[in-house]
Amino acid sequence: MAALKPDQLDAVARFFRVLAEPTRLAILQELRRNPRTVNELVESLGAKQANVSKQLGILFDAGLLDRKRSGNSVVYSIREPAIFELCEIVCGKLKRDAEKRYAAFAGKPRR
Amino acid sequence: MAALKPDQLDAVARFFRVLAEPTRLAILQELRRNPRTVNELVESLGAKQANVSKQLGILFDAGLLDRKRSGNSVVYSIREPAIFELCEIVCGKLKRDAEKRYAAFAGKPRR
DNA sequence: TGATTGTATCGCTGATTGGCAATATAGTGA
DNA sequence: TCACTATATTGCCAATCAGCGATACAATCA
Repeated sequence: MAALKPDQLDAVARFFRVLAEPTRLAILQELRRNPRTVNELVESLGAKQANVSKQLGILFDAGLLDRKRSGNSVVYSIREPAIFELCEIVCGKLKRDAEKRYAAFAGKPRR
Repeated sequence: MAALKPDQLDAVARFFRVLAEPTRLAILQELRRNPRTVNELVESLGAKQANVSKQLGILFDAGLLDRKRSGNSVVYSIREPAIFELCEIVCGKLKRDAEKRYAAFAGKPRR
């Protein structure tokens, strides 16, 4: 891949920042199972409505979610399933690191 | 993939945050081409030494870089090439989004 | 030893932002 | 119209953090 210019690096960084927040990741994870209304997310996450709404807005603005009104409610759903590839890669790395630390500490029970 | 628990979401978010910074991305991009000393990075990035050193520390602590002394200098190199997969995925999405916005604005020259 | 170069750390500041309570807006039904 | 529910927005506070100058630490050489 060609070298990214400063503006592009900014855009990539801004995108990663969207994913750099536990509440937003929890929302994505929940929506991965099923589309949800704001209230359903508020309940299942145990977070405040204002905050869930704010974080949903950030995820939506980043182009990660779809949104549609359903009567009185608003239903959010995943627009970009590719983001979960990102999470898989990161989880894989974190897991490997954890195993490595454990092996070094406990004397390599190794896998 | 199984649902991640709050602690795991925290860890993933913390990892993404490391990538959510243009200077750090620039460093990774530079190191992808070749291992570099701190001073070489300072020159090629046009950033202050203190800041480059700080950001290198953050990348190193995240397990993304290797570090070795070479005489008076310290040479950093990529430890986890997998991170570039992440960047590719993000770049791909940003590019698609940009194309979509352009098509909608200019009347679908399409692709 | 002291001088020089390369790197890391410290203290600070300004900017960003997650979370909150309060309030505004939107849709539904009476 | 009014009451009710669902969602979004606003103003605020505390925490985080990139970037900076100054300085400490480390390695080399004279």
